[in-house]
Amino acid sequence: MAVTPDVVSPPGLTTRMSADARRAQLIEVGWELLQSRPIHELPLDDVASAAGISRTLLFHYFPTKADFYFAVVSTMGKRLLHPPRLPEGAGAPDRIRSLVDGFVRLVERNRLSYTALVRGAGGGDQRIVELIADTRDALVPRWLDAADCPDTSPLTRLIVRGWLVGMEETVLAWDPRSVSREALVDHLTASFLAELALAEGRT
Amino acid sequence: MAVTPDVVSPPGLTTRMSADARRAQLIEVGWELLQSRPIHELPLDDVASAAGISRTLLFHYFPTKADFYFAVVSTMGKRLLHPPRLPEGAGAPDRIRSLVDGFVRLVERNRLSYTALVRGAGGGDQRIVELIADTRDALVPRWLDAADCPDTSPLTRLIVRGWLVGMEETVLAWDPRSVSREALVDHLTASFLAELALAEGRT
DNA sequence: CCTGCTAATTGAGCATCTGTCAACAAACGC
DNA sequence: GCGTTTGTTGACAGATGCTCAATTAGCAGG
Repeated sequence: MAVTPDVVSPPGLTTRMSADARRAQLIEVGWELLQSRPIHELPLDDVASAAGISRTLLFHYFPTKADFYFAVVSTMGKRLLHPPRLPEGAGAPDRIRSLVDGFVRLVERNRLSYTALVRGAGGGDQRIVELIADTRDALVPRWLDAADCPDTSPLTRLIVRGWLVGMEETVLAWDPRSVSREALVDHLTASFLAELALAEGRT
Repeated sequence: MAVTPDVVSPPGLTTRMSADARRAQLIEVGWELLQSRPIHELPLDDVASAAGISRTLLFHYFPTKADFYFAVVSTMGKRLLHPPRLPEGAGAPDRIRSLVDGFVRLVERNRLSYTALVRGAGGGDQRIVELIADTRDALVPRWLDAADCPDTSPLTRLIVRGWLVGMEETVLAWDPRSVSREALVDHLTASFLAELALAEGRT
């Protein structure tokens, strides 16, 4: 009969939140769910019901699903990859070793989150692919600084970029039962220094 | 009126093909379309109409969209990455250099296809992620053989795996205007040999 | 305390896309 | 020719991204 929707939602169950708090909550809930399944297997209905709201409200805060996904990945990426501070006093090898060690520990503690962020990331989404590329680009000068090589050739920067991706793969594929963490960190440190010397010497 | 669907398809326009030919054609068409857009932006309607058939027929050959996607990626992956044959007579450095050079040329000629296959690949699809992982695993012993290192430690295999992924990233990010191909190939070759020596020496 | 405005929230509906089902028709054997 | 096999199809059902008008909770001012 009624063309107008007759709302029957129990009055006490709807909890009203501020816009910022709601946004933060939704990102949190999305992040929670995204660790166990990739984005294209996560209907927004699930996000909404997990957050205790209607799907429409989700669209109120994030105009499209891609926007929501980007917000989640971007936020959590910043939270996970907060810039590591370099140990000042030590020599270049120690600083590199510290960076390697930090990354290995990061992956050890947040393996699931990290893979969800980097591996499942994108799913073809252009913005997220760019986000990851930018993040990697920003990492290169940081490592070069740590190695006392502020000015470098394009080849060196290219090689370091590839090396970083290789390291990521190595650490993610690493099985602590067959290789100790110390051996891994030692080798990666030596590898980076050797790679850098090779690239710079060739310039 | 008629509950039974009254077919009005023009009799002459439906071209009937053998099952194998149809499968091959569909994979070909899908591959064509997948180079310009990721899988989740490609409706099966488009594939069907591009192939000149109804969407239903596509489901007859591939029970689900994921199956179709896997078939495309798997087929084209085999076609693109047909195992490179090693030059027999030369020494280890020459063989490695040949492998590196082959990969660089492969990417130069098929950059778009390669990125579509490896980068867009997955999109979260479990089977495709595993397919790529398996392909990389299979590559490691091939490169180790070329370097005359058939028996190696777990650390070495792990490092080589990471190095291969790093090389892929390097070549994909490579800009020929700032780094010549010869310099790239030279460096990657030297890098692999240095990395291998480092890993083996440490064992 | 009430009134009215702002903004958070929602149900209903639309469009698109995946996957199903029964029916039709083109080739092939007898 | 006739029946069987199977390539092929239109129509329908279910799920999901997204839109819109309506409803209501909170808050400021009288």
